[in-house]
Amino acid sequence: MLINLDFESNEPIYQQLVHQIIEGIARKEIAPGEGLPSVRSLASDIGINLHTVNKAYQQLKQDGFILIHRQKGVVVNPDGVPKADANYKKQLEKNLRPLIAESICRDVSEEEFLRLCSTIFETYQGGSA
Amino acid sequence: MLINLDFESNEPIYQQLVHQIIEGIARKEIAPGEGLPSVRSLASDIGINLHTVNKAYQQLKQDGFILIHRQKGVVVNPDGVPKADANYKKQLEKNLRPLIAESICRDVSEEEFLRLCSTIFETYQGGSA
Amino acid sequence: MLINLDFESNEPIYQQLVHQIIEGIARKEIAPGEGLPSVRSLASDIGINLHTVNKAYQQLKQDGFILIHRQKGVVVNPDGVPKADANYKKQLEKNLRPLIAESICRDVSEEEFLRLCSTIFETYQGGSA
Amino acid sequence: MLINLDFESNEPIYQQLVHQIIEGIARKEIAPGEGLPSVRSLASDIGINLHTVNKAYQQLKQDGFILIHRQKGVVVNPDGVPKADANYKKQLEKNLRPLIAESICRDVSEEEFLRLCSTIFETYQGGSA
DNA sequence: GTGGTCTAGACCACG
DNA sequence: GTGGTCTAGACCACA
Repeated sequence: MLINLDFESNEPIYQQLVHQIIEGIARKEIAPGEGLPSVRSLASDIGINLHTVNKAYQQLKQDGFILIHRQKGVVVNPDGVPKADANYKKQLEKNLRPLIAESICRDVSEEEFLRLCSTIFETYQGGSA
Repeated sequence: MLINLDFESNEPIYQQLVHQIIEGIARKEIAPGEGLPSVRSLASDIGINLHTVNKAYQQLKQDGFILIHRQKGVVVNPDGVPKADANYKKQLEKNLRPLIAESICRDVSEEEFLRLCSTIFETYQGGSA
Repeated sequence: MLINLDFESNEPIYQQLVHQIIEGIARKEIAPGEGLPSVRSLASDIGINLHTVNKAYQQLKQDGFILIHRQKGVVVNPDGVPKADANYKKQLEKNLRPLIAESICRDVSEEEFLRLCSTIFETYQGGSA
Repeated sequence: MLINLDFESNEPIYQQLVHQIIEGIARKEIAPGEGLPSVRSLASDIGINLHTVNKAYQQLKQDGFILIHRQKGVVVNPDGVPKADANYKKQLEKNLRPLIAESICRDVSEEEFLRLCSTIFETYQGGSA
């Protein structure tokens, strides 16, 4: 799995890492139960600080995406990721809302917006087909 | 128009302000050409520093949402906001992608996701109907 | 002579006025000795504040472009504008320098820059031919 | 690279800073990809507030002159500055026009004006020759 | 009264 | 250590 970081982005590196790993899971490039590189090796592979990788892993663990075993190392949660709960959906709406508001102001139609979402969905589901 | 800030959020206050004003424009609560409160009055209304309001206004100006008119003060761009260009859509996709990836991991179906988007769209377009 | 102000510009209105009048003189639309509208009438014509017009006139007087007679009103300096002195040229260079520096950074060649200047010169000298 | 500010000038300090840095880039004293001092160190070197430096940096970033790299700090845009587009040229003409108009009024000939521009150009291109 | 600029000092997230 | 954010208070130019 390829990690692609933008060091000039406003998005913190550890956040980009989190997103990239989640995308890898969504794209089924990394299956539940499968192992991830150790903090140390991943950090040196990408050329970033240990702390940064660690922070990403901690957040992924926090959100139930991965488990961190002292011995087995880092693995994708074999039970799968916790399903979306009300809380998650509330958060999702909160994130979506400003994107949609600005899109409306910029004359992006609802159809076009939904079409864009579908296109992105395909990017991931194509991998599972 | 009501401004509702969350001082506990990680999202910077000025960003929240930007979003809220954009939402106000999307909801057509503030019409093009209409005036916005002065930096000082808005700041004291919300109970934040005028520099924070100013930063929000500067960003909105930068993005073409508002103009700073020497006589009328701060006004919503009467020509409307610049339409979505390729750049904006690229940015939009970049913002949408991690939300969709995580939703997939959490077993949110595409239909459900699109339905949520539609619901949010209605929040705004209901105002114009 | 037409005055064309941009109320959304960063350039103060009185400065814009000063520039427009100087351009009028350069374009020979207003000849030396000729009269300019009174502060009051110009202000109401353009729809701006008296003080603003006054400030512009004061600066033009200061720079030797116009004379303000108590009775004859405002007239373009019949002796012509003071020639460029060393001081003016120093100032001119100081204003030109950042424009040229940025142009170089943006890959505007010297020829292109000079050509642009010539084109602008023609705008004025065409009027005298 | 030397920074030379005039605290008596009407030109805001942060603007002067922006210009000086652009001149430094034009003079090739700072090469693309090369680092600039941190906000704090530059501020204390010059003896101004760090916010003032920051404002200058933000504007340079906005205009594509510099990047804020999460690891390398502030660097001159390695891809070079965006070329002059129609918009920039329009702006340039708008800035040049009043300078030329006043020069005409003050009897500066076109040749002399162009010669001055050339002289300034040499100031920068001499560095690359 | 407005926005624009500058200063000063503080806290935080990031790497 | 960095930049990002927020506050507070000041002065000035503009209209």
